[in-house]
Amino acid sequence: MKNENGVQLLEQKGLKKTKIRVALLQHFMTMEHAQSYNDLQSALVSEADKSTLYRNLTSFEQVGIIHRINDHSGVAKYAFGESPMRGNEHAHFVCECCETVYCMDGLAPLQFEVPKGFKTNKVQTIIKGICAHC
Amino acid sequence: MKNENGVQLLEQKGLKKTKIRVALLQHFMTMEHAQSYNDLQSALVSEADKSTLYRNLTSFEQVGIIHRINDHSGVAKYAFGESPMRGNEHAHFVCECCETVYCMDGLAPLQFEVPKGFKTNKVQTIIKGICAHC
DNA sequence: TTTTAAATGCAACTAGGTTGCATTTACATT
DNA sequence: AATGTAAATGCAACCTAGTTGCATTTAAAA
Repeated sequence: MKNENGVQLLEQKGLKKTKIRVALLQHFMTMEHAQSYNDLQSALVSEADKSTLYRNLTSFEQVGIIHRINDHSGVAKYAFGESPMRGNEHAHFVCECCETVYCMDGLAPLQFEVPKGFKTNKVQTIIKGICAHC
Repeated sequence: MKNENGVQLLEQKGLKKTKIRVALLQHFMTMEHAQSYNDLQSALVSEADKSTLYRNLTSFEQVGIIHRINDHSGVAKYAFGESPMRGNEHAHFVCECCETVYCMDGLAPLQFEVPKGFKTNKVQTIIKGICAHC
């Protein structure tokens, strides 16, 4: 069965499996780039209300199904997969041409020496440039 | 004369020296942390209109008097000084307690290996944690 | 002093996202 | 299968940050 994985994931995370959630999750599982609200809304066959979609994105993020990315464009983007723990953060590459956002797993370590008295909890890096498709 | 530096800077950048600009610039020169629109509005003695203030921030940024910082809070912040060139970017430290944004000059180099086909133009890093005052 | 391009103030607008509340639905219980 | 109920949905109204069009004012060059 096609949705099997997605449905199982919802169950496992304690989320009710509604039509919208299954469609949304399935979409995330097949897309390899980060998705904005608009991307998602137009990808959903069964249109969801704006508030419903945003609330589901929040739920998915809370249980670690997706992580939210701020690419400095002013619109939040979301990608499949849990938000990484400190030390394992990945950078996000934003193409200045096609606007696509890529998760750059396994990149150089995100280590920074901060001045004494400062304590680092999380490092978020965004790299702007031109992607391989542009 | 007190404003001398600020006034000279405006002149040098080819910007007319209006009351608001002189006050704004002076404020930037004395603040060591990044300032949001609200910070600036309440700091200005001679209140400026919202659009005027935003337009001046844009002008200042364009000529390199200040640089804009996206700290992932949803509100832009601005700090004195030109936006650094590639290779000299500085990270921004955001205190999760007091929300203060610090420019971390002279921190570890911001180098990342990107996959082949990708070309890096700019690296923006934000470090979240607790600052020395909290 | 006059001229004029740039700066300002005002009001209206936009985009992205959130909230309150009535209705509907998933799904556990009987 | 019928029922109860908490959670999910849809709708409308709202919010915040920032932008825009346009009439008025002002810095500063002539």
